[in-house]
Amino acid sequence: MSDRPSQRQATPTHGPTELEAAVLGTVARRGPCTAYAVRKAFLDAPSTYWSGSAGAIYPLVARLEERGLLSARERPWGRGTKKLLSLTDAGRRTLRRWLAPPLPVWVAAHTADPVRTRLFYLEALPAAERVRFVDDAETKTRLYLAHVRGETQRLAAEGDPFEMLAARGIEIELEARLTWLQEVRATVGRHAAEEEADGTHH
Amino acid sequence: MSDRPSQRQATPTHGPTELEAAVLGTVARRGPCTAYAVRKAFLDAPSTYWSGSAGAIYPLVARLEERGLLSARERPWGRGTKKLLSLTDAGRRTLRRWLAPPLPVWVAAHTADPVRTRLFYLEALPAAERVRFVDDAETKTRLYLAHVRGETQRLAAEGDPFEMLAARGIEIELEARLTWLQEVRATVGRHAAEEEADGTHH
DNA sequence: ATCCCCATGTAAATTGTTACATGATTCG
DNA sequence: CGAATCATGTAACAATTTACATGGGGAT
Repeated sequence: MSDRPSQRQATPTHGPTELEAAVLGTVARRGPCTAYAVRKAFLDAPSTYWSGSAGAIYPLVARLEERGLLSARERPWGRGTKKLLSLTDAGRRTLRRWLAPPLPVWVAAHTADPVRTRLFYLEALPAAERVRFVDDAETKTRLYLAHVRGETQRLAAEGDPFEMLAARGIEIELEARLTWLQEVRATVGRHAAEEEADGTHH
Repeated sequence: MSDRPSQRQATPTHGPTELEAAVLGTVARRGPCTAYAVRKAFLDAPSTYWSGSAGAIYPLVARLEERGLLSARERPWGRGTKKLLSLTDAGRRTLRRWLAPPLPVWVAAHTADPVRTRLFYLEALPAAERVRFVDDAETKTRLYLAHVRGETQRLAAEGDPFEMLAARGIEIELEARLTWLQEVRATVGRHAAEEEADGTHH
C-alpha cells in the first residue's frame, strides 16, 4: 500500500498530527480547561501510546496557540492565574477536517499490535517456549479484557456514547486477539508436539 | 493501569525498543543480509508504524553493532563492499529475551487504532457527517481487508507459518473492527435520525 | 543510454521522553 | 499541618522524520 504518512511529525499541508488532534479534541470535549486537565486526560487514559508528560503537552499547547488553533484566557487562581484553553474557530475547523471523511487510507489499515509483532519473529524461540508465549499472551489479554469490560459497563451507564463505543471497540479488539491466539496455539502446539515426538528436544 | 514504558526510548535496563528488536528479528529471519534489506523489509511491510527510512535504520544498525548485538562482515560488491549483518550470540540472546514470556503488561493491552481515536472525538462532527464517517471507515477497512486476505492465502501456501499467522491476526483484527463499526453505526444512525426528526438540522 | 533498484550514509529539524523544579490549593 | 493534587514549566537527551547526497548493477 502506498501513502506513507508521518503520524508523528507535522507537515504544514497535512493537517495536525494524531497527538495535536487529540489535544484539540480533548479541549472540545471538556470545554475550556487547563493544559493540566488535558495532560491528565492522557495520563488517566489506559493507553500507553501517549505518555501525557508535561514535556509533551505544554510545548504542544504553546505551538497550537501560536498557530491560532487554541486560545487561552487567564482565570484567577489563588493569587496568580491559570490558563483556560478554548478552541478558536480555526481550531474547531481543523478538528472537524481531521475527523471528517474521507479518512486517509493509513487510518483504516491495521494497527501495530506488539503481540503480533513478536509472533512474527517467534521462530527464534524454541518450540516449547513458543507455547508458553501464547499462554502468557492469552492470560494477560484476558486480564486486561476483564478490566476494559468493567469500564465499558460503567460508561454505558454514565458516560457519553462515544466514550462508551470507544471502550467497546477495545473490548472487541481484545476478543479478536483471543480468537486469533487460539489459531496460533493450534499451530505452535502442533510444532511443539512434533518436536517432542522427534526427540530433538533436550 | 500502571507501568508506563517508552516503546521508543531505550532504557539500558529495559531491553531493546520495539524497533531495535524488530531489526534483530528481521536479521534472524533472513540470515546474513544488508542493512538495506532490513530497511526494505520495513518499507515493504504494509504497516505505516515504522517508515524504514534510511535515517532510522543506518544509525540504529550502527548502535546495535556498537552494543555487540549485530556483527558485520564486508562482502565484495562492485569495486567496493557491502556489509552483511548477522546476529551475535548476545544479539540472539537479546532477541530471545524480548520474545520470551512473561510479556510486559503493556504489550498485551489494546493497540492505538486511529479510527477508534477519531470516534472518541466524533461528537465534534454534525450528526449526518458522523454517519458518513462510519460508512467511510467501513468501506476502507473492507478494502484493506480484501488485500490482507489475498496476502494470507499466498502466505498459507508458500510462506513460513509465523508470517502467515501474523497476517491472519491482521485479518481478524480488521474483521473485529467491522463488527464494531456495526455497533457504532447503530448509535450514530439513531442520533442522526433523531436530529432529523427534531428538524434541528439546517 | 536510461531508468530503476541496490546500497550507504549524513544533516537539519521536530518531537517526544525522563527528570527536575517550583509553588499553590484542597482535603482529611 | 501534611499529603495529594493542581498547575506550569524547563533542560538534557534520544529517536525519528524528511530531505539530500552519492554511486554501482542490471534490465530494456
